[in-house]
Amino acid sequence: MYEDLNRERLLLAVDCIVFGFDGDFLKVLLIKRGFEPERGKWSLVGGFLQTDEVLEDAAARILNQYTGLDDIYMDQVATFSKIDRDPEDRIVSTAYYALIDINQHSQKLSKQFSAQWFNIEDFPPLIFDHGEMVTAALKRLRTKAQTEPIGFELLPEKFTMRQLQTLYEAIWNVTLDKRNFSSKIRSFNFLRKLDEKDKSTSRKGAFLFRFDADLYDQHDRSRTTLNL
Amino acid sequence: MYEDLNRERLLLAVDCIVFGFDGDFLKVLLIKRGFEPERGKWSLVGGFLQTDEVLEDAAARILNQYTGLDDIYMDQVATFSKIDRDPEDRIVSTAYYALIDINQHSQKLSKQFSAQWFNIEDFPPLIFDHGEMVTAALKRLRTKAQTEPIGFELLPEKFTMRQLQTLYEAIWNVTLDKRNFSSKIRSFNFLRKLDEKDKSTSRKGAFLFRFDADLYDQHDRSRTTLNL
DNA sequence: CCAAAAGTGTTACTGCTACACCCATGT
DNA sequence: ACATGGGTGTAGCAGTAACACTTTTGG
Repeated sequence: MYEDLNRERLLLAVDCIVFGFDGDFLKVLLIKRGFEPERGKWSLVGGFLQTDEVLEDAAARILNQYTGLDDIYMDQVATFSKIDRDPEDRIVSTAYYALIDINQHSQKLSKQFSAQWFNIEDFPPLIFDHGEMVTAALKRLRTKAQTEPIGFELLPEKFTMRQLQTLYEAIWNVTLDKRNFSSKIRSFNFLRKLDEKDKSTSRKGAFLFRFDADLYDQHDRSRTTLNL
Repeated sequence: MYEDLNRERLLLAVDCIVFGFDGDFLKVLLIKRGFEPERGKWSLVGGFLQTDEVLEDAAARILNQYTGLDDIYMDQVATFSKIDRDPEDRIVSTAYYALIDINQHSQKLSKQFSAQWFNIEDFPPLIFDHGEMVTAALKRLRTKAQTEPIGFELLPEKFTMRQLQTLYEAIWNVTLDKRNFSSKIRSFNFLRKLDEKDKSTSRKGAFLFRFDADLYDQHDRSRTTLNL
């Protein structure tokens, strides 16, 4: 290797694209920055990688700071390095997305950080390159949801077939046929149908399901795409 | 945001997984390290991000240093941050993979850096977390090759149907039926069949094809997977 | 004339898409 | 009794997988 004389020590940030689902729309959590630079503008939640941390831990720590949640599904998206992405310093940032059950997100924390949920198709201009990060994260989520059962991370533990369908419709911005959706999903054999019904949306009530990781592990993984 | 008191300036490295195809196998380029730490062990080619560079430029610069090639397809894989991944310093590294035509790779440079091509299914132990990087890069290549016509980056400009098939067989470690492969590929309408034949592998000679980016751009992208 | 690779088409099957009616229940 | 959402099956279609023989030509 040649000597890298210009090698530079820099700050490595972690920014989190927090996705949630409110029953109708796929949402992203943004905060109104309470500090400079760009105070008062919308931004992703983020922070800096610390000495004793790996990126995944930093992402989890930051997510916890802003949502109070632990043990959340997160996935690395990419690392962004434009020279002037932060005007004050050379900061490279690794983006992670998180999938949370929007109802577990503490209202209190939301107030504390002036956080708000925005529809993924319609969020305000963001500072720096955070808009690109959201776009990249969404793309990754869409792809990932095609091969792995991660949709459940966005729902309560128990959910109806209808909720699940609406979720996937929101993720891919499509409309699906409920008969095809339901038979396809059931053919994967990773849902356990419960005896309970959710009566909040109809008089008849809809059966609740639960994602069952054991069933998923047994299940033959030869069909690689969910192609709902 | 809380004050990040432990925020740390660190070195950001870039490591490149250079893929090549020798006509039979998918290969990865490794160098025998000529410097400490871990002198004499096998390693990916890498370097440090410099002050005036974005990651993509650093990756291209490093690739050029070791192969002499310019204007090469590269794609970010992920950023690796284990605390002691480099025993001497806290170094975080972003991995990129590159797809090159193995025959354009200068033998001279190969000698200079004690570089060698290894079959992707059978490469030696690597320093640090470079083995994980190769695994992650291969996984990404396999996925990407399913939705984008990147295989051509690994072949000479003109290639036979047979070469293309062998390439995809090597990427996915499968065997394909040549009739199905050829009709599927031709149905995508992004190959231009030339009048020339390659007579090096048979008396009859095999027609040469060329990937045509214009045809690809016109072509309806509704079929998102190549599913060869 | 023979060996070796190139080139090509058909059939069965599987999975996807499209589509409509009855059910259960609270008011 | 009716309005509302829940739940289910089938038939046509499209794309995939499996499969074998003829062509070309250098030696």
